Amino acid sequence: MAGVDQSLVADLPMFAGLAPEQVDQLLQEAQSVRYPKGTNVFQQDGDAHSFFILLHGHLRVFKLTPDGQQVVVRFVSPGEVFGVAMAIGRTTYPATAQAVVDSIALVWPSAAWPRLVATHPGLAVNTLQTVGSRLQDAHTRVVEMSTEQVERRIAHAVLRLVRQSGRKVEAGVEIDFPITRQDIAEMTGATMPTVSRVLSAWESQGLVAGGRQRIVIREPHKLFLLAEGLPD
Amino acid sequence: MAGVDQSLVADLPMFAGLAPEQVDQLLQEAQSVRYPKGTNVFQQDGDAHSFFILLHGHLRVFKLTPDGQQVVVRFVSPGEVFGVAMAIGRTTYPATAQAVVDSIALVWPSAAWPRLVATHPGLAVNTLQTVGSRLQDAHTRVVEMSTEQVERRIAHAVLRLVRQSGRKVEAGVEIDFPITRQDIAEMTGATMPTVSRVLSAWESQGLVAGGRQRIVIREPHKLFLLAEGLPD
DNA sequence: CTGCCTGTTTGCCGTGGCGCAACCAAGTCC
DNA sequence: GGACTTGGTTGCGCCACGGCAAACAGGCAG
Repeated sequence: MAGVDQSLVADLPMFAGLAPEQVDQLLQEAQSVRYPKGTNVFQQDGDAHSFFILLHGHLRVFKLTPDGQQVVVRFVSPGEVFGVAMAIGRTTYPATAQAVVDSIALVWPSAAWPRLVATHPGLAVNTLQTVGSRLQDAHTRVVEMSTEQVERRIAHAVLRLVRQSGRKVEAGVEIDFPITRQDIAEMTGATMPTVSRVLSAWESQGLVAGGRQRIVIREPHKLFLLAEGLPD
Repeated sequence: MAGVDQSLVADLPMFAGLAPEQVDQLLQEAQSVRYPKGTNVFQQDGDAHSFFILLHGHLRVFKLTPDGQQVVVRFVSPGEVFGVAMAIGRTTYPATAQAVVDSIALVWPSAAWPRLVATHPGLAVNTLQTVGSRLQDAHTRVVEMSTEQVERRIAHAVLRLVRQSGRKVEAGVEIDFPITRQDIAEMTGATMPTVSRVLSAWESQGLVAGGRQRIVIREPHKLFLLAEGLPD
């Protein structure tokens, strides 16, 4: 509907190898939608009606267990594709995506997916790479949860957040969206009090600086060594 | 090289939606290779020279951590695609695949992948589904490791093995390849002694029956209830 | 300015499951 | 058929974490 500016998205990995006209074609079928902070873009087990590219903001994707516990699957940053349930053969979303700040996304109807990939085979190839790298991440996480204890898991989680959404500030690198200790707990399979204790310990060593829904990493390299289990 | 019989593989999900001639074409580029029990089909961090479809046997895919611990990623059953590192944009294998029994696989050179998907776009779509369902599995595993304690995790792991490779026998369902308690431990993030204790307890309740490298599930439904954390 | 709400800190206690280790059993190799 | 190897069992002590709960602090609304 709305004419979306090519220049915003042409360079995204999703469109790698496609001609500008092809990208235009695809964009013409998309809508740009606003999601205010706190709202859900889609819901676990809900009909997988659409797939998305995040233009602006940040999303928290989580799974809810039968007994009501949440597990954070990942955070979505601008430029990333998400909600590709249909492409991987599902009819419902496997998780919930929630805006942690006001966000904007491009939205395509899932129904269009088969036609789009038929017309632009590169889409399937690019999506395969995306899903593949998420598979890697998930496996990395499984390995970490199997072999590392809490402190190192938390260190790895924080470093991953830095890599993905780190913003340089005077004091170091800051994670550039609001994130709670509870979130970190749900990413690492720890409990909130435990995360709080670990971060407090790091803070007193000058490794990080805290704040309400804020984490600033002052010594990324030291944190890295800690994550790898190396001395000092 | 060797003419592989269509009928063996034509119905695999990997080839869904392809015409028989196309499948023939693909098969002509593949070689059929034997992997004796205990040998590695490919090795973690090794050059991703090939991708595969397992025709016969069973593989154990695992990751090795820097400090030498193994984590089992999955077991491969006949008919499954594996080693698709190249397709997901890697140049090396992220894990090691090892034959747990004498096995046979179809082997394609990775270098052929780009050409094959260009000629048969359905391949990318089908692979996307495969990788997608593995991503789901991995996420399920993360959720389990985050929220469940060992006994339930082991129950889930065993049930997954049953679903994937269960063979009906008089006493119940048997996992139809040799699997050790150590393997189960490496699938669930537990230690071998703990797995042994849990299985012994189940055995004394008549839930399962053991044996060297053997597990027979006598009461799948009761095990399921246990896995879900339901009483009795 | 004053509550209220949400997120954070901290303390204390209980325990699940790990580490270690000794012992045992079933194949298998010569 | 005996020795060796590989996998399984079981006991014991310990400690990292979770559970719970109370107290605390930013930040927003009225």
